[in-house]
Amino acid sequence: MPDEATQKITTAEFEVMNVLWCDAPLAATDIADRLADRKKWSARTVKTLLARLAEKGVIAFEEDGRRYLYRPLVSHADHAKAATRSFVDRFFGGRAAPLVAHLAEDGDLNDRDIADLEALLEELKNGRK
Amino acid sequence: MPDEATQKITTAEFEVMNVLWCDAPLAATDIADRLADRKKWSARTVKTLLARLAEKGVIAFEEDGRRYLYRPLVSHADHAKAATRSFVDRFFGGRAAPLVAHLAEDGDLNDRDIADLEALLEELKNGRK
DNA sequence: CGCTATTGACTACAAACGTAGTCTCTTTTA
DNA sequence: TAAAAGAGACTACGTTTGTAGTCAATAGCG
Repeated sequence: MPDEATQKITTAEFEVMNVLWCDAPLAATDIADRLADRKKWSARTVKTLLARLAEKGVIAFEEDGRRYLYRPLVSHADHAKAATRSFVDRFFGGRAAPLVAHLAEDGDLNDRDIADLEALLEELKNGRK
Repeated sequence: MPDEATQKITTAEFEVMNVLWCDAPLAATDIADRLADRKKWSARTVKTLLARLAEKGVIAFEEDGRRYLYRPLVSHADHAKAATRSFVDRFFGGRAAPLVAHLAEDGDLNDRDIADLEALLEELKNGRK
C-alpha cells in the first residue's frame, strides 16, 4: 500500500513535484527555472521545498558533481490515487457517484467528459463479469 | 459564485462543520458533545474552531440567552462542490473522467457505484440534448 | 591565482493550524 | 447566599507551511 507520506505533499511542494513528474532527474536550479513562469519563488524557496520533500521520502537525490539531481519516489499516478481516495472518503463517504453528480450539477462536465465516463463504465462492466 | 472562503476550511474545522451540516443551529456545547465520540477535543478546542469559522464567515451565530447558537452560512453541497472543483482542477486538469478512472483502477467502485454512475450519465445525456 | 558565481547546509520568521489554558461573569443549586 | 458550573473573551504555544536569508565550500573566470 502507498506510504502515508503520499498524502502529505503540500500545495507548494506539489508544484515542485509536478515539475519532477514531467521530467526527472533534475537539479534544483533546473526545477526553479521551470517553475519561474508560474511561481515567483526564489531558488532558495525551491531548495527548501526539495529538502522537505526529501525528508518526507517522496523524492530522492543523487550526487552529480557538486550538485544534486532530484527524482520522484512517488509516481504522479500513485499520489493522485491516494489523494483521490482520501478526498472522496472525506467528502462523499467514499462514493464516487455523488462526486460526479456535483461536477455535473455545476455543468462542469462537457460532452467529452461524458463520453469518456461512458466508455470507462463500459470497460468496468466488462472487466467485472 | 461561492466565496473564496469556502475553500479555506481546515480539516479540524471541517469536523465542526459536519456537525452543523447535520443539525443547526447548535450551541458550542452541543457541538462539542456530538464530536465527543469521534474526536477527543476539549470544549475549548471546539470553541476556538467555531471562532475561526465565524471569522472566516462560513458560520454565523445568534445570541440565545447567554450563549450563542451557531449555524452554517455555507451549505455542505456548496462546500463539496467548491472543494471538488479545486481538487479536480489540481489533480486532473479539471477533467472528471481520469478521476473516476483512478477510483476504478483501485477497485474502489462497487456495483452500486457503477450503477449510480450509469444512471447519472443517462440523466446528463437527456438533460443535455 | 584571487574573485565572483554557484551549490549545498543551516537558519529565520511570520501566518495558519491543532489543541488548549485562564479570566471573568452569570446562572443555577445546595 | 455562597459556591459550583457553564458561557464567552482573550491568550498561549508547539508545529507546519510558505517564503526566504546567510554561510561556507568549490569551481570556473579573468
